This record gives sequence, C-alpha cells and structure tokens, in this order.
Amino acid sequence: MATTIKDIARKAGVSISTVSLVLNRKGYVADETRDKILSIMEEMNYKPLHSARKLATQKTGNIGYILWEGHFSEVEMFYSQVFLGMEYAARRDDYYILLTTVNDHFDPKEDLPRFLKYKDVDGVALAGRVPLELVKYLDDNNIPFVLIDYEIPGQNYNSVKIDNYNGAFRAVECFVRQGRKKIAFVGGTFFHPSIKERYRGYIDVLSKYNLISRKNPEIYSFCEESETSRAIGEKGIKSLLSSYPDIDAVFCCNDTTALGVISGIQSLKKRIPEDIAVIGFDDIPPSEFSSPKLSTLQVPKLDIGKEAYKLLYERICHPNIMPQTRIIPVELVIRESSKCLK
Amino acid sequence: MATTIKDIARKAGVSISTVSLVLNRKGYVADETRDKILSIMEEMNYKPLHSARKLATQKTGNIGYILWEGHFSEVEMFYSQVFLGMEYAARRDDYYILLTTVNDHFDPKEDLPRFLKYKDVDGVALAGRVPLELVKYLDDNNIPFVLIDYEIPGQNYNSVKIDNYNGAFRAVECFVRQGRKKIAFVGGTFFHPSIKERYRGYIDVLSKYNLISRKNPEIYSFCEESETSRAIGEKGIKSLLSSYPDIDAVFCCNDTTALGVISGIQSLKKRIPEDIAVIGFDDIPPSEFSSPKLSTLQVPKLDIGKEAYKLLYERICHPNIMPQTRIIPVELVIRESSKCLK
DNA sequence: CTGAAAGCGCTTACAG
DNA sequence: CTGAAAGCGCTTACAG
Repeated sequence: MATTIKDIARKAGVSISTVSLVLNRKGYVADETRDKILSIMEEMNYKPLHSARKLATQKTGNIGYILWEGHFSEVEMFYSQVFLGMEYAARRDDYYILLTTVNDHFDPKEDLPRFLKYKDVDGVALAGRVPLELVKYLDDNNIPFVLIDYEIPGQNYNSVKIDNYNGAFRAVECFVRQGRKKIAFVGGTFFHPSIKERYRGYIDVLSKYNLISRKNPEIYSFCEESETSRAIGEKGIKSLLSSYPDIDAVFCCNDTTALGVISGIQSLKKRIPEDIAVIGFDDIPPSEFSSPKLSTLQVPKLDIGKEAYKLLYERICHPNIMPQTRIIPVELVIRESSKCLK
Repeated sequence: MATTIKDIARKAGVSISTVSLVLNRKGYVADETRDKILSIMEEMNYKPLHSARKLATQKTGNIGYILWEGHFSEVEMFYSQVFLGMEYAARRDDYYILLTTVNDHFDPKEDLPRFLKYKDVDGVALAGRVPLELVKYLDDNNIPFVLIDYEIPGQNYNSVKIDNYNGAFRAVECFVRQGRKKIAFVGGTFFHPSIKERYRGYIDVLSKYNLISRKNPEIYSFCEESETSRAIGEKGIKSLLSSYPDIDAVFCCNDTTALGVISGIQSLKKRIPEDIAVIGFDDIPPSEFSSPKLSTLQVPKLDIGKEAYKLLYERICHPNIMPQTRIIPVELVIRESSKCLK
C-alpha cells in the first residue's frame, strides 16, 4: 500500500485536514506545522492519489487533444510537436493530455471521443482542421476549448494562431529585395485558413511592389484542392513552369509542398536558388536536410502548444472570461534555397 | 450535475449495489431488473464517473506510452502510428493512453514521467529505444510494461517486435532474383536492435547466394553511428559509390535513409532502378510519393500498437504470467525503385 | 437475487 | 491556526 494522507497526518500528529491544507497551499497553517508536514511528506515520498482528489474536487485533471486523423497519419509532425508543447506546459498544473483523433465524417452521437462521452476532461484543444459539428458540440455543452491553427469564420472562440500573414509577407518581400520579379505560389486547399492567410500575404506583397496591377494582372499560382503533399508541390511547379518558364521564385504554402517544388525544379534541370529561389513555411525537420536546404518560416510549435494550454487553463478556471486569440510570431530562416545571389 | 448511480437506483426502485452489479456485469441480477436498469441508464445517458470508480477499485485506468524524445521530434511517424494503434485497442477496456517523452540522460530520481511518479498508470508501453534505467525502474517496482520494437539483451521481457530479419531477407533475396550482384547496405547505428537484425538478414542472403565468401569477402556497407536521416542515406551511398561504382542495388535500414539514398543516386546521374535498385524498410508516408516511388517493407504500425496493448493488458490482469514476445510480420511492397528490369 | 453499510483517499465548509 | 465530519460517486464483501 502506498502512503496516504492519513499516514502523514498520524506521523505529524495533526489531522488530515491540516495535511490537505498544506498540500493545496490553502488557508492558514502555522509555518512550523507546515514545515513539519512538508518534510514528512518528502521523507515518506507521499504523492496524493489523483483519483481521490478528482472525486473530491469534481475535476478530471485531464485535457483532451483532438486531431483530425488525416493530420496525424500524414507527414505532419506539426501537431505532434504542438501536443508536446501542451504536455510540457500541463505539467505545471498536473494536467494530463489525452490524445485522440477524429474522422472527417463526424457524428456527435457516434464518434464523440471517449473522454468527452465520459466527461473525462476539463477542456479540449482542437488542433488544425476539425469537424464543425465537434466544435458546435463543445460550445453547446459548455466545455472549454481552444482552437489551434484554425478558426471558424464568424465565430469568436479561444484560439492560438500562427502569424501566417506577416510570415508570408516577409518571405515574399525577401524575394522582391533580391530583385526577383516573377514570384509564384504553390499551395493546397484554402479550406485551411492558414493557407489562405499565407496566400493573402503573398498577394499583398505583389501589390505593394506593383508586381501585379491592372496592366499586369497575371498571378503565377497553383493551388490544388486537397491536402498538401510533396506530390502536389512537384506537380504544381511543373505545371506553372510549363506556362511561365521565367518564374524566378516560389513561395510555398508549407514545407511539405516546398520539398516537392524543389524536386520538381531539379527534375527540370534548373538551379536553386540561382534560377529559382524557394521558401516554405513551418520548418519541419526534413527542411534542414534537404538539398538545397530549405529556407522557411520557422513556426515555434512548442510555444503554440504552451500558449494553447495557458489559454485553455485560464478558461477552465474562469469559464466566463472573454474568448481570446493569441497570434504566435514566426521567424524567417534563410537557408540555401533562397540565398542571396552575389 | 450529471446523473449518478443514485439517480439510476432511485428511478429503478433498487439499491445502488444492484445498479453497480449490472454496470460491472457481476454477480446475479434478475433479468428483469437488469433490463430495467439498463434501459434507464440508456434513457438518462448515464456514464459512471471514472475517478470514483478508480478510487474504489484502486486502479488508474491509464496506460503510459513512453517515447524517447529524439524519436518524437524527428521525421519518424512510426511511433505515433503505433501509439494510435494502442489508443484504438485501449478503447475496448476504457483505458486511456498517456503519452510522454524521455531524454537520453535519464535519472529515475529526476526524470521519471509524472504518471509514474504519481502512480497514475497501471502499466507502461516503451516505444523504441528507451533508457535502460527506466526499464530497470519499472522492473524493480513491479510495474507491468511492454517493449515495442526494442529488446534488452539477456532479458526476457514482454515485447512486440517487427520481423526485421525475415523482411530484410526477402528484400535482399528479391534483388538477387533480379540478377543483381553488388548489393549494398546503408544504415544507422546498430545500437538499435532492429537495424542490427535487418543487417543480419542482408548478410545472410549474401552468404546464401555466395555473394560474399572467403574469396569474395567484400561487403558494401555504410553504417553511421547516429540516428538515421536522409542526410546519412545521401552521404552513405555517395561514399559507397565512390569506392564501388558498380553497386547495382541498395538495401537501406529504413525508408528515411532510403529516401536520402535515392537523392544521392540521382545527384550522381544514375538511374533507379535501371542502374541501381533501392529498397527501404518501414513504409513511411513519403515513400509512396517519392520519385521514383520507394519499394519497402510495410510494417503494420497500428497492429503493433494493438498487440502491445493486448500483451500489456494481459500482464496487468495477470501479473504473474510469463513474459511473451510477439513478432509482427512485414510485407514486401515492390514499387518503382526496385521494379524488375525487362 | 438484492440491499445496507463500510470503504477507497481526498477536499471543504464549519466550528472552535 | 487546527480538527471533526460530511461528502465526492463508486465497489464490494456480507447478510438475508
């Protein structure tokens, strides 16, 4: 048998109430008493039993982390890193993070994650694109939640976002400063708000520098209505180059796509960055090892998880505070694929 | 307030004991009573509170899943998929899986995962290479555990392994059948038993077909003492080809390495599979999209997780059963990188 | 086959 | 500042 609060109380010659008070840093306890109890706890290696605590406080001590299955199964380490960031942050408050996935076809009656069905979480983080019905369910049932890298138009929810617009803006502006004129965009479905925002940043730079205008309305962009992949990147750039062989820079909606773009450019025997410069978005691990190494916008994944946790935690503690949005800045990392030409 | 066992009992006109009995499918309850209770539960959407249940049964209802941080942060989706497999299997018994990472430098006093420190799990799955001290800790403390894709020499623990040897054997034999003679191996550290086994399979095929022998002892293998990566694959094949330009096939310790090998071969302007055939191991998602598409040994990741769960569960229920090892078969998937030549 | 009662290990007003 | 007591929602011998 593990040692319990009773054992501590007995050994310290106090009641279990007092032990509980010092355990929870609540109420007034004489310094002397507190120190004694603390040292006995230490000595006996006492750890309160979570299930007992949860039963008494009517809290679950868990947070759910829900990810669309497609995201989890693909090359995306992105949301796994965000998960880790949450898990690190949650240690502070002894929260456990329960990870599960949901499908596209989501019916709240059938597909509700177990931890929601059994009310085993105090709140939920939704990572990336998730079914609307799920969000609605959480909202209707007053379950605190936070959206990560996703937003629902017209709704004001707790959310943590990447600074997609400014990141894209900076990347494309960097091309312009290098004197590049024909800057293409390769991406996936705009169904994901992040991609849309990145595209918006791209367009705004072109406008700012008159690279598109009324007399020059051509936009070199390829967007496939599907999840991003290397394959799409390769296909996209090949398609663009066949129509516009003088493209000299490509901004990609993310690194996965960019790695495909690099392959595509190389298979056409063009040089990177001499002929065409490439910048991605996300900074996934392979980007550092690609050849040439991929320039990209570094997204601090662990920080995103951490912020998401903090937001969610606040909401759990104060259910009535206003929903907040936190924008996480990104950093432009210039590597070989967009090096400045001499 | 959610509905409790009391509410059900009152409405059914029975005691909470009886409700509990039907909840747990225990003891004898009159069919009529049972049906009535069941339908009332359904009607009131009753779900037992896990923390209360856990407190009463002295079980935690959780299983820990521990992963070396390096594995989680790298390109490896492998162990995430295994995790998913466990999570699916665990639904059957209402177990939650708690995922966390550990570092290389592991001190049981400092770095013990929270769920172990607080005794919040009934058992633990160890995925891939984990610190020996951790395994020792679990063993010493009689905490049920299962090793996934890892083994500890000289120890007989519950474990789920990939059929590395036979997979490798089949892949290399496939090269031989195509008439290839100079078959190379590119890999990472043998510190990981799986890689060692794959190498063993490779060598045994060479011996079987007299591709190595006393008068022909040359082995074309490159193994870097580090974690595998695309970079290592690229470096490895370039190094091998500079010494042995007539290599006509490469078996790689895993797909990540193989993708690097492909880049390396392509940068040297050799054709795949005409000049050199390539086979990897694991079947990670990018392998299907590489150009050429990578032949590989498909490892059923979800099944591994499922088996690991089952093994662990049995062990939790029957602490004294003998440790078992389950070998999960793999399937050779021939894609473009090792297509047969006409 | 069913119910009353004790117990799991904690928290939390409340009284002093 | 501290303790006695009730309570959180369940399970489990035990008695009948």
